[in-house]
Order: sequence, then structure tokens, then C-alpha cells
Amino acid sequence: MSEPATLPRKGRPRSADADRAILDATRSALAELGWGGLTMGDVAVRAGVAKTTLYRRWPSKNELVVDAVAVLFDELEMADLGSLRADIEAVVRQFAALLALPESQAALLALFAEASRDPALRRRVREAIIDPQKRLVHQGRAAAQARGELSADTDPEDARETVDVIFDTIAGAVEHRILVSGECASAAWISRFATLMLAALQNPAGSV
Amino acid sequence: MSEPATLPRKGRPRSADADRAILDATRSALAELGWGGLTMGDVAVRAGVAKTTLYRRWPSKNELVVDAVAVLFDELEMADLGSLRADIEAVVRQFAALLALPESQAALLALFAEASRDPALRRRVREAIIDPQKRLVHQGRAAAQARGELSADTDPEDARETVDVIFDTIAGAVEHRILVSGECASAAWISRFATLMLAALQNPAGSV
Amino acid sequence: MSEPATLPRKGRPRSADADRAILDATRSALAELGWGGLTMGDVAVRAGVAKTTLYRRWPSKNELVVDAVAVLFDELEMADLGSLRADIEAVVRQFAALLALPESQAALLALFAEASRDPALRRRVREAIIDPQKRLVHQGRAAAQARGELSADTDPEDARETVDVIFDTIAGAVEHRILVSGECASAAWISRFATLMLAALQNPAGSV
Amino acid sequence: MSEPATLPRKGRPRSADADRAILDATRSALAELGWGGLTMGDVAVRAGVAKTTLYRRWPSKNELVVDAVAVLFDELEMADLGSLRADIEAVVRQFAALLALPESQAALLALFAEASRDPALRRRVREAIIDPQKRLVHQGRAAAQARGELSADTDPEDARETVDVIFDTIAGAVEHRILVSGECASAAWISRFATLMLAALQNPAGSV
DNA sequence: GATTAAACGAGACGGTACGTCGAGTCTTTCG
DNA sequence: CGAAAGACTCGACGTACCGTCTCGTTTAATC
Repeated sequence: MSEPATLPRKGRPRSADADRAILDATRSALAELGWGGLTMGDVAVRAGVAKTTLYRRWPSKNELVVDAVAVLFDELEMADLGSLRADIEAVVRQFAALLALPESQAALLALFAEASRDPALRRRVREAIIDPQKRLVHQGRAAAQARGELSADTDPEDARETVDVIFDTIAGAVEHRILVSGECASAAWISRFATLMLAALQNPAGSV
Repeated sequence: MSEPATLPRKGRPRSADADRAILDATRSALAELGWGGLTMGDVAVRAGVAKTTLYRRWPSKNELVVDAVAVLFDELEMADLGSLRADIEAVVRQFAALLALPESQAALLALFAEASRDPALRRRVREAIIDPQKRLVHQGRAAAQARGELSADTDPEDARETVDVIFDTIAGAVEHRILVSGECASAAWISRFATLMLAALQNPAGSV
Repeated sequence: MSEPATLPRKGRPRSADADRAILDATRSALAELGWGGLTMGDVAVRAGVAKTTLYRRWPSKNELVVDAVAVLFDELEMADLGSLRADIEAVVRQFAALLALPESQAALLALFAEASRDPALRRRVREAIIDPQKRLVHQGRAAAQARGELSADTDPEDARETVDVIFDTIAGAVEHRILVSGECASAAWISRFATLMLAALQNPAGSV
Repeated sequence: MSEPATLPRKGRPRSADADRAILDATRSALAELGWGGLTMGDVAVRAGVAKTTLYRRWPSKNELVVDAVAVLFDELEMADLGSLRADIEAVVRQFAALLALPESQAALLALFAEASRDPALRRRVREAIIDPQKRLVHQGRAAAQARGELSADTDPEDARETVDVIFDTIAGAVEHRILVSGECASAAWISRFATLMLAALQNPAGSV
């Protein structure tokens, strides 16, 4: 959760085992029971830990789930596969697979829902989960520019906002498909979506 | 909840006022307290109605909220403004405004979250809220084709799937922007997004 | 607990069965587990009732136990046995038997202990349990005076205070013997105590 | 707690300051919060001591309170004031004053209550608190016999039992008056009670 | 003066019960 | 019969203490 090298505080130190067991228990309970069925008491039992121990570390279900789920997103990566289309399809496939996991399925939407009322939680979700993924767009664009598939950026500020819109679009489309519609992201859908994005990215002057 | 013209049963008829009062109360409670803070008891009190009355009409919190929120989406419409860009921007603006309302803000995500575990609810949400909006894409494409901005469909099946992807992309981008990121959809963002979509739609063979 | 004939209020009336079951459960739990081992949750389970139902009627363990125990004291009575000694021994024997019951044993002291910090509870205990027993002293004195064993009262105020002291002495001696010392009130002890009291009562001017 | 001259073991010796601070803290916490409100953690904090230190000395709340309270009773003494009445009144006054202290008020009854379920504790309470006070009765009787106010003992066994009953009666009456009824032991009440006891003691043949 | 073993503070730990709250059902009386 | 009122069961909540358990840190007696 934070500074790895905290000076040795007084008293009995917190058990690292407990931390791990709790997060694991949270993920498995989440997958089995969904957000609504997830209870702190149950997580404590699964983790073989007292409820108090759980509350000592996380003030509420929300923060616990953020931490339990955030780690899943760290595995996303942008592998340079030689073409922009291949890269886009790969990252969409990864993201779709992640959202299709039962533990993220229920957790993410509920987390977003809670976050919509709790600015602190929203910040936490964005910092721990959302924003880190923008790096994927940056990496993909840089690779494509190196290959000559995309033109170079002119204005850095403009580039940043472009990245934002592209990220919103890709993330949003997959989220909507998987989480909202509840349909799977088939190869055909991914291909079609990649086609759409390629056209969009390679023809920036489509307007006016 | 349904059959508008049920034959007049025996005994005291159900009060139509109550229905209206309950849905209004649900929406306002939702806006004030969010999904988590919404209680059936509170809705009953706000509506000046007994809890029993409430349960007599809706079997649970979820279905009640679906009905309370669904009506908001009926107001979306695709006005032909003379150009595809204008039409896209207009519909995105409407959708963004809708999602920015406090009562939908909290409700939608929570509804989607519940739906992710409850197939019946998911179907209900899709039928009442999501799918009806695809008509907007159909209307917009038809108008643009009439204007010559887009080429005509060749294969109807292909067209259907294309509409799906486009709908997923537009809806998803706005949802992500507003609900997940929690940022407003500024005029600049909308313009940028419209540019992206125009490029995508008008250059279908962007790949290879 | 209160007016037997409350006008029929609206809503579902409280279940009389529940009241009875709860008080019975309280007494049996008390006898088995003692005050310290008595938990509201356990009482609820034994009574086949939800914890909420229990709290709806009694705000805390204390008041519940007062009500559960008070009824035991209603059975005490002063039977005119023909002599003051016999009457004293009989009432002491009854009181001792009552205090020796496992359910009163633990409950009374704990109740008195709580009452020592809570004036409202103390009043409740006195009104429901203690003071009603003073009637026994009054009855016994009246009978003895009728028999000529005791001289008649001269000053009614003086008589009242005398009754108080006698009551304090008798009740206190038995309480101390049973509850504090934890020894049984054997026939020998009762006889000896009766002798002491007779001497005290029949020689009011023992001092100078 | 015991053996004043334990052989000096190795390692750091226990702090005598801590012992004192803990007992003081216990008494003051008891007076302020009563038995129910007394927590080990709070005592530890008040005493400026770790909870561990506390448990290292006393196995539980009960034993701690016994020790904390017992000392108060050591101050009771029977001063030979020249007449049995004066002696009785003096000792009753002392005892009443002791029971009126807020720290004993709450502690004693709760202690008795606990003891009623825990034979070990009961023994401890009797040995540390109750029985030592019987010496007062012995002393008073001896003095009165020396003065000729009371006849000499004939049978030592009979004398022992007589002392027991007298002690039960005096202690019980004061306990009931102060702890159970919650009324103060006024000079008038003490005088009246002394009269009663004098009559009882000086007319042993009241029966038959 | 160094060693050493126990006492110490701090505080995390597994538990148990607390009293409250919301969901959804059931049982009254009134209109 | 519908509606209002409110009691009902159930189960999770988050808190408070319990008594135990590490930790790292004194502190006196012994070597």
C-alpha cells in the first residue's frame, strides 16, 4: 500500500501474511458472490483473520476492493507486434479478457458506482486503476510513429488531449461491450473495432 | 409496471398517484443519497406511502430503480441538423448531459453492477434502457447516407454489426468519460471525439 | 409492564407470545449462564425471536432482567401461623429459598450493582421488587399485635420508621447470608436469627 | 498480593510503582465508571502502564478489583468507647461510610455478583474482605462482656455461631440499607438499629 | 563493566457481543 | 379489498473490549 521502507514502528508489527490472505480472500469472494454478496465478515473468515484485523487496514469495503482489484490491471501490457492494428487488437483483447474475469466483472462497476458519490474513492480508483493504463496508448502511438504508421506529434498539449480521447474511446468501448451490454468481445468484434480505430487514427483531418 | 389496460379488478383500485409519487421519490432519493443510501423505507416515506404499497408494485429495489431511471432515456433524440458532424455532436451532448444528472450518475452504474450478476435484470436494463438507443445510430446513418456523407450499406447483416460497434464506441466513450473518469464532456472533448468518429466512419478501409 | 387495556393502536400489534417467550428465555439463560454469560443474542435465540424484537421492547439487558426476575417476588407471602416466631421463620425461609434459586442468585446482585450507578434502574428495582415486600413486615406486625405479642403502635410516623429498620435488618441478614457469604440458610441459622429478632422486637426499650 | 519476601529472582524486578498506580487507577475508574464501565485497557491507560503489565499481575478484572477494594476494609476498627451501644453505633457508622464510597458502591455488589458464579472468587472475596471483619464482633462482645453488659459465653461452639448470626445481621442490614435500597444511613437510622440490636443481644432468651 | 533475563511500552492479533439498520414479509385496523 | 401502520425475521454492519501474542527497549541483579 505504501512506503516499503517504513522505519520499524513500535509494538507488534502487522502481519504481511494477513494482508495477502485478505486480498486473496477478497478476490475469490468477489468472484463467487459478486459485490452485493461480499461481506466483510465472510472475507475475514475466508482469510482466517479477525474482522478487526481487516478494519484495521481498510476502512471500508470500497478501499479493500480497490486494492484487491488494482493489481489485476498491472498485468496489462503493450507488446510491439509490428503493426498498429496488431497492437490495438492485442491490447483490446487483453483488456476484454480482464473485464471478463468474474472478480473484475462485479467489482469494477460497483467500484465505479461508489466512486461516483465519493470523490476520494474516485481519485483512488483513477490513480490506482484507470490512469496507469494510459501508458498503453502512449506506447502504442510511439511505436506506430516510429514505424511511420502515424504522423509525429506537433503540439505536445494537443497530443495529450488526443491521447485522452483515444483512451476514453478504447476503454469505453470495451467496458460498454463487456460490462454494460454483457456481450463477449469476439474476435470479429475486436477486428471490426480495430478497423474503426485505425481509420480514425490515420485520418486525423476527417473534419471540416 | 405493465399492461396499461387491465380490466378493472374487484376491490379498491390501485392509486395511480402512488405510482407517480413513488417513482419521483425514487429519483430524488437517488440523486440525494446515491444507490447505497437509497432505502425502500425512505422512498416510502418520501412518497407518503406504506412500504407494503411499494412492494406490491415492484418486487425489489432493482426493478424499482430501473423503472425510475428508464424514463429519462426516452427523451434522447436524433435531430437531423444537416451534417453528420453536427448530428454526432448533438447526440453526444445529449447523452453526456443525461449521464451528468445526479440521479442517473449513481443509479446507472449501480444498476449495471447489479445487472452483471442478475441475468434477468440485465435483460431488463438492456431492453428498457440500452437497446432502444441504437435507433439513434440507425437514424443518424440513414440521414448521412441520404446526404451522401456516408456510402450506402451493401450487406444488411454487415450493417447491423457495424451499427453495434459504432454504438458501443460512442456510448462507451461517453460513459467512460462521465461515469468512470468523472470528467465533464466539454465542448472541446466532444469536438475532438466527433472528429475521431467522422474519420472512422468516412474511411471504412483505413486498414491494410 | 403497563396498562393492560391500551386502546388498539394502528399497525400490527406486538406479539404477547414473544413477550412471554423472551422473559422465560431470560430466566433460563440467567440460571444457566449467570449474568455475565447472559447475552441478548442468546436470549433472542432461545426465545425464537429476532434480536430486534427484543430491543424493541427492552432498551437494555438491565431492564429486561428486572422484568424477568420481578415476578418471582410476587409469590412471597406472610401466612399467619399463630405465633410471631413461626411467622418470622416462615417468611425468612421463603425469602431464603427465593434467593437460593440459581436464576435470582446471579441476577439480583448484578441488578443491584447496575442499579447503584443508574438511579432510574434503582427506582425501578425498588418499586418492582424491594418495596412491595415491606407489606410482609406490616402484616406480620399487625398479626402479632392482634395476638398481643407486640404492643400497639403509638406514633404512626415512628411505626413507619421502625418497620423500615426491621425490614432492612431481616432482608439484609438473609441477603448477606445467601448472596454474599454464599452459605445456605439452614434451619439452625433461621432459628437462631428468629430468636435474635424476637428479642429485639419484644424488648423495644433495651437501651437506657 | 502475597509473600512479602519472595527471594529476589533474576532479571528486572517488578515495579512497585506500577502495582500502586494500577490499584489507584482501578479505584478511581471504578468510582467514575462503575463496574460495567471499567475496562482493563482504561485502567492501564490511567495507570500509565501497558495492558501486559496489568495481566502479568492479575489474571482478570475480578481479582484486580478484589485487591483494589480489599484494602479499604482494613481501616475498619472497633474502638472501645465504654458502652456496647456506642461501640455498635461506631462500627455501623464506619461500615456505612465505607459502603457509601463511590468506589466500593459499584465494586462490591458486582464483585459479589461475580462471586456467586465463581467459587474461587467467592473464597477470595470472603477471605480478603468479609471474614476479617468478624473480628469486630468478637472484639465488641469481649469488651461488653468485660464491662458486664453481656453475659459470658458458655459453649465456645455456640458462641461462634452466635457471632456468625450477629455478623450476618449487622453487615446485612447496613449493606441492604446502603447498597440495595440506596438510602443513606442517617444518625436516626443508626440509632434505631442499635436499639434493635441491643435488645436482641441483651435478651438472649426471647424465645420459647 | 558486561552479560543476562525478566519486566516493560506498544500495539497487532483472533474472538465475542454489542446495538443498529435495512430488506422483505406478515398482521392488524381503517376506509 | 387496498392501503397505512408498524411488528416481525434475518443477516450484515462497524465498534468495543477481551485476553494473548509479538516486537523492541529498559533495567536491575549476577557474573
